[in-house]
This record gives sequence, structure tokens and C-alpha cells, in this order.
Amino acid sequence: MKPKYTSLRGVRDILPDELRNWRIIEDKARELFRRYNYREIETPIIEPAEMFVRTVGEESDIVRKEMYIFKDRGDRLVALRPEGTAPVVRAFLENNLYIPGRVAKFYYIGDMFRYDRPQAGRQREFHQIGIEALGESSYILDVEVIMLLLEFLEELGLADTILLLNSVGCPNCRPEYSKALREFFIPNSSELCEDCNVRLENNPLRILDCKVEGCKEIVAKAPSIIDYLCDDCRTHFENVRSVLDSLGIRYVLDTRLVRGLDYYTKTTFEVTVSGLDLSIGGGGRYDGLIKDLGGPDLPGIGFAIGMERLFNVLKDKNLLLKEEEVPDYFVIYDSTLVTKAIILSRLLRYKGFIVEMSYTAKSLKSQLKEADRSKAKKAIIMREDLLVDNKVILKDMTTGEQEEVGLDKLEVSLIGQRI
RNA sequence: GUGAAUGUAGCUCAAUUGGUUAGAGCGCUGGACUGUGGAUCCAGAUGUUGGGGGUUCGAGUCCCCUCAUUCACCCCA
Repeated sequence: MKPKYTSLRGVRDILPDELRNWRIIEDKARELFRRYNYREIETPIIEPAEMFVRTVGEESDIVRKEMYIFKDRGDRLVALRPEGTAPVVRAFLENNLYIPGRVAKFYYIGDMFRYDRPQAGRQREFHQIGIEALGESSYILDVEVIMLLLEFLEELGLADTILLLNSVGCPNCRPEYSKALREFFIPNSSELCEDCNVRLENNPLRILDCKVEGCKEIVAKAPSIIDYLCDDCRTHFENVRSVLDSLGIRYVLDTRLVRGLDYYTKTTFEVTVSGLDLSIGGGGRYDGLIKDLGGPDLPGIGFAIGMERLFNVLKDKNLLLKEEEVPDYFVIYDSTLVTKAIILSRLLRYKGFIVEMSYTAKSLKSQLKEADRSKAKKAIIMREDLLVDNKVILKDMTTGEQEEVGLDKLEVSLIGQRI
């Protein structure tokens, strides 16, 4: 039979087997973030579209072609959130969570939407785990944020992560660099691909990220942003690097690492694993964003991890739980014992066991078959004559061995129950 | 948005240059097994061949359109 409806392109169901591992990953994130004193926050999935246009950047691909955007019944232009930072900052300002002199540290776990063409590691609805630390400009925080990201991946068993690091400067020095890039690329513009010629106009930094071979060759000779950083950005970046070095955290300096959102300043980073083309997480500083959203002139920094990408990597590396959860007991009874079977199941569940029961008092044979298919570890066979002595048959479904046991052995008693 | 590949049973896949009634394994249902599951053997059910149109005596197979999936590009998590 064909289903009448199927899920929309680029979105999907997360089925129980997968979701179980999914939750384990989330729980590890919650536990670790808690130790770094981050607090969970949940923001709406819809926000004013304008907010993302302003923060992510009018010229960014996210805004230009990837936002889920529509008018609601009140004629407001709303967007399904394409990323998590702007909403958290908005919530921070709207709810007056800023206490001067204190860093506000949040984490979130939720789904994001980008109207892309789906492919490996990319979906229209995808999930991110992210953190944001607002109100502190120290390079020490940069290091801690990076450390936290790596520690999380390590805890999941990912040892071979690669950290890419760069600084994208600030509004003081980046224009200088853009200018230098333009001056470098214009004489070579005929060698650049079509897209890059457009980028040359709008955002020459993006050329650095181009994957066309011809462009790559030219890019290799292009000036490096590191040489154009202002004093403040340069010392900040040097400090970040030197602390990472002394902590023994290895990274690859990638001066072509340009992240796709316009609000980034100073330190930017991405994490990938060897052999994987995609980054599984990334982030950076955004020292102008809070002010852009109408708040005080506060710095901020954060990262986001792509759940689907992380999950796929863990799956490939065999780092997920395989065993499914199975019932501890399967209760079998005959038609005269329906009530007692229900009560027994409830008592066992109250004790914390996973209990399944047959919902029709069919033949013993077919109930055992059910028990077998449920993969229950043990079957409890209730029989009138044994119940008189408060006993049931306990059958081990793996070995097939069975014995009569008193209900007290199961840590329950039907005595005193209203039956 | 651009390009390519693929859509056959619940799942994984067959089906000769276009040829008659579209098959197999797994799973499912039942039986062998008259209150004890699994193993084995036997039997059985299930398809608008993604959808629509066309070519042909004849289409799962060829052509067109459409939808979906996958992969790549752009870009990103």
C-alpha cells in the first residue's frame, strides 16, 4: 500500500532506533556543557525574517536563497530559523539576561532550516547543538570555547578531529584586507571563475573559499588576512594561538577559512575529521552582533555542531550503541487472569522493569511467539493453579529454561492488591 | 538554482536484442507441532513495475513530461 502523504523534500523522520543514539549524544552534550556552566535555552523556531537578514548578511547565501520565509496571517514576514546565534542573542536582550560584568553562557539543541538542495550531510531541516557566550572579549574565552567543542567530540569517541583556525579581523581591519584582495584579484580577474568575479564585487573574502582549480591556484598566492590584522586583532589571535599551543591543542592555521555568516569577527574555527569533506561544527567570535540587534556593545562567541553530520561520522566509525532496548519481561496469561496480568505488569513497571504483555489471551503457543518476537529477556507465564500459591512460571527466553518462582522473587506481590 | 544517476513485493535485489501469467531471498501468515517460542521442512498471501502520456501487434524494458530519492556543483552544519 502506498502512503497518501510522504514527508517533504529535505526533511525526514528520525526513527526510534536512531533517536535512541541521538538522545545519548544530546545527553552527553548537556552533561558537558553543564560542567562548563552553560545553561540551556530554547528559542522559537520562527523569528522575524528581518532579524536574520540583518545579522547573517543580506549578501549571504543563507539570506539570498536558503531562508524559509513567508508571511503569516498577520502579514508579518517570518522565517524558520536558519541558525541559532541571532535568536539566542535576541532572547538574551529581550529578557534582560545581561548582568554587567558577567558572561552569559547558553547552549541550545534544536532544528534549523535552510532551503537547500539535499545531499550527503545536508538537509533542509537539520539539527544543531550550539553554545553562545555573551559579554566577554578575552582570548581565554575563545580558547575555552574551542576546548569545549573538542572535548565534546572526544567524549563521543572521536579522536581524529582536525581543528581549523583563522581570524577574520574586525570592522577596523577587514576593509583594508578586502581592498588588498581586490587589488590582488582584479589584474587576475580573467583567470577567475564567473562566481568569483561576482564575489570580487560583493565579498572578495569568499573567493578564498572557492573550489574551482584555477581559482585555487590564484588564491594560493593571494595576500593573507593575518598580515592585515589591526593591532588588537593580531594580539588577540596570537594570544589564542599561544594558549592553544601551550595546552597542546593542535590546529591547522587556515587563512582561507571564511565562514558564511557576516557577523563573525576575529577568531573563527571549524572542526572536521580526517577523511571527511564536510565540517561537523564551526563557530567564532561575533563582537558586533549584540549591538546590531539593538543591545549594548558587547562581544560574543559561540559554535554550532551539525547533529546529522556528527551522527553520520559516529555511525561510520562504529561509535554508536547497537543493541536495541528490549523488554525485561513478557507477561503471558490465560483468559481468566486478565486483570491479574494487568496488575502484575503494572507492579513490575512500577519497579522499573520494561514490561510487555500480550493484549489477547491467545493460546500459550502464540503468546510465546509474541514474547519471542518482542525479544523480551524473560517470559512470565501466569497459571491459575500456581497463582493460588502466589507463584508463576519464569521462562528464560534465551536458554529456554523455566522454573516456578514465587512472586516475591520478582520483587512484587499480588497479595493485598485489589483483584 | 545547475548537472548526473536511480525508482520493480514490507526490505534487499532479479527479469535475454521490447515477447505471453513480473521472480528470488529475507520478512509475514498458516501447517508439520492437539497449552511451550526460536531451528528445520512444507504451503500460502502480497505488486496500478513512482505517476501521466506516447511509440508498438506487444512496454518493467524505448521516447516525452512529472514526482521522488541519491550524488555532485553553488554554499554550508
